[in-house]
Amino acid sequence: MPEFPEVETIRRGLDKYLVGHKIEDVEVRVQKLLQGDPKNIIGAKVRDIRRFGKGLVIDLSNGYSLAIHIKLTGQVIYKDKTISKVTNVSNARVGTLPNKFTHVSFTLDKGSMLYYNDPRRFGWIKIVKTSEVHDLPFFKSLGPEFNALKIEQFSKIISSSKLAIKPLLMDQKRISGIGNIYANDALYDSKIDPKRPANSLTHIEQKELFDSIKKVFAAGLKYGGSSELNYVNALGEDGQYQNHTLIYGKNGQKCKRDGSTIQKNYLGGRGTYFCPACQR
DNA sequence: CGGAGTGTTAGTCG
DNA sequence: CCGACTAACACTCC
Repeated sequence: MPEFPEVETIRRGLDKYLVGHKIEDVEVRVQKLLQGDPKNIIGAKVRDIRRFGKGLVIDLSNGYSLAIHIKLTGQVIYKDKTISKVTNVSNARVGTLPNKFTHVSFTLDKGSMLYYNDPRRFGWIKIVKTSEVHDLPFFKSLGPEFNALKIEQFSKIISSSKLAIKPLLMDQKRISGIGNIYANDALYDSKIDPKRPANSLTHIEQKELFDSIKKVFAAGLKYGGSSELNYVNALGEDGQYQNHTLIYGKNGQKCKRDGSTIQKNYLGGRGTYFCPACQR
């Protein structure tokens, strides 16, 4: 859910609907989810929406920004009374707005609202000066964006660690944007065993994996992200990638390539799906 | 009904 | 510094 395709889908939605709005009021129901002084954003206009790895940054007109991480179950939802499909939202992942998981509400101009929902309350919103966003620990330690990497750089990162390839791909300090769903699917697509030491991959395998990540990211974007759990886009709508995964969640089903039974185990504490026959 | 499991990151410990 | 483990929290699934 909240990996590159999901967060980028939210970013695009906010870019389309939220930019230009003025923040008139902020209501904080769960204090720990919003750090910083809300007074610093009242009256400011939304200027730009940026994404770094799985992090979102809403830049305002007054030199402040909202840095957001939705972790596993956060939702950032824009509601506009002129967009009927949002006001009539019957999506089970959202329900009515605000709801019992709405922990921060932003009142915007023109009758619009922005809601931050988060059942597990793992996410955060930080109000900081735009110039200090990259001093925040999360952004400061973030590795290069996968989409910005050239194959040479990707190869160098892969070959410089003996960590298993799957947890390495998911390490945001080395490469940002890849999470569990797309790591599982990309490794399946490139026929690589998730527990292989990263530095054991051949140049050909590195290139295949590189292309596979691009491929599953593109599919994730095409389907508007994966709504396996709580993820919805900036209008509160489901994504569909969960119905198009290559191997994620297919424990016990047959591998489409060779008919073997897909297995699941745990690697680095994370659910890992693989075909024991064709992933080597 | 109880326990295990859930897509992420941060903090601790060795 | 690196890697392994677990807590943060609330819900769903078996």
